Amino acid sequence: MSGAFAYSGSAISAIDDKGRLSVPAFLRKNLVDSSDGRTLCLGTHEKWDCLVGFGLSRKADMLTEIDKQWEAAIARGESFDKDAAGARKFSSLQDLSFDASGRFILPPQLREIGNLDGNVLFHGIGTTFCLWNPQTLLDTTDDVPVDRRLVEHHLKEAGQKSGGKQK
Amino acid sequence: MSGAFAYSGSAISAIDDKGRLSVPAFLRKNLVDSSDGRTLCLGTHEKWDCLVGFGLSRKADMLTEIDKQWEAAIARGESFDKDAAGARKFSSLQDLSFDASGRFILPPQLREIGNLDGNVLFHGIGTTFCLWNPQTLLDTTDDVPVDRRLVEHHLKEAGQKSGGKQK
DNA sequence: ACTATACCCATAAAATCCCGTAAAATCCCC
DNA sequence: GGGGATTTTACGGGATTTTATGGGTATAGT
Repeated sequence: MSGAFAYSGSAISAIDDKGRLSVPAFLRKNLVDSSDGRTLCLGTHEKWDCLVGFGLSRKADMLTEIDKQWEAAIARGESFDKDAAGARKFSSLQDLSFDASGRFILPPQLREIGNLDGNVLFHGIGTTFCLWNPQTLLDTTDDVPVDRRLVEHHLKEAGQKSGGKQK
Repeated sequence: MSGAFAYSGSAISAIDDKGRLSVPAFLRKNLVDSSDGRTLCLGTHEKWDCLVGFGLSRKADMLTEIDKQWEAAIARGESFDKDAAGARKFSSLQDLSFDASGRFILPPQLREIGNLDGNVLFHGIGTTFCLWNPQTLLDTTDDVPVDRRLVEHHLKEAGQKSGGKQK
């Protein structure tokens, strides 16, 4: 059972001038265990306006899930489009490696799609974690079950640190 | 289950004047592991208007998949034409070798069928990856579940690099 | 000889690694 | 439980390595 990893908690991290971002320490431990090494898989979220991250092993899990669906379908004589399922899951996913201090470079495409700029809010949601622009998360009309008070708290704290110097 | 190889992520690569194309680095690693050497299997996609690529070892997996379909059909008392399935999967496949810097020559017939011209969008969908003409992908009415925002971003980036010099 | 292909080198840009520092968290001893 | 010492963390800034891509040269097939 690879997936005994539960991501939880939240924190804010800042993108530096080189486009680097460091994974908060409390997520890092799980991440290292679930990849073998320091790899972070990052992609766009299917529904929400944010990015999703997790360790390598989850990718393997996703492959076997698709395989099981396919086998179940053909056993029933139905058809199952593996490529469509794979495209949905894998096409936006990038394997990024982070250094010993937990930093990785955020690819510009993902940065743009995730609306990330300056401060990034990481927050664990179980098997994965999300990367939000804190303001986007506060403003979203989607049903994202998150305690806004927490987000506001993080935002206030980060604000006074960098003086709102959203580069 | 050989497939510990999950292709994911997307990138654009340009066909040069000699018809060469380089496999993006993040796909190359898997490719080298799954072939033993620098071999790329490339063919046309069964349903979509693009090409598919993968490493050598996937060919064996495809055989066993056909076998499974056959068994499932028999179990339901239906017939299954293995030769037709094989033809569909294998007849367009070519084994190409790429050099140390990841470049291979795109055979003209595949180039034509894939509508490839100038910039090629690679994108991993799990067990395989696809090669699209980015514009074709954006315009397609087929249900290809990819994040269009990513495609648009890549296209924009490639456009300003080569100045739209679609040779 | 002409063409197509494989192989080699060059270069600019990008990613990766490594080191230093300062703030924050943790520990520890009284 | 307070206060200083040690460790961890966040982040800036280079230096090295990898990658993408242009272009040249040799080799083989017709």
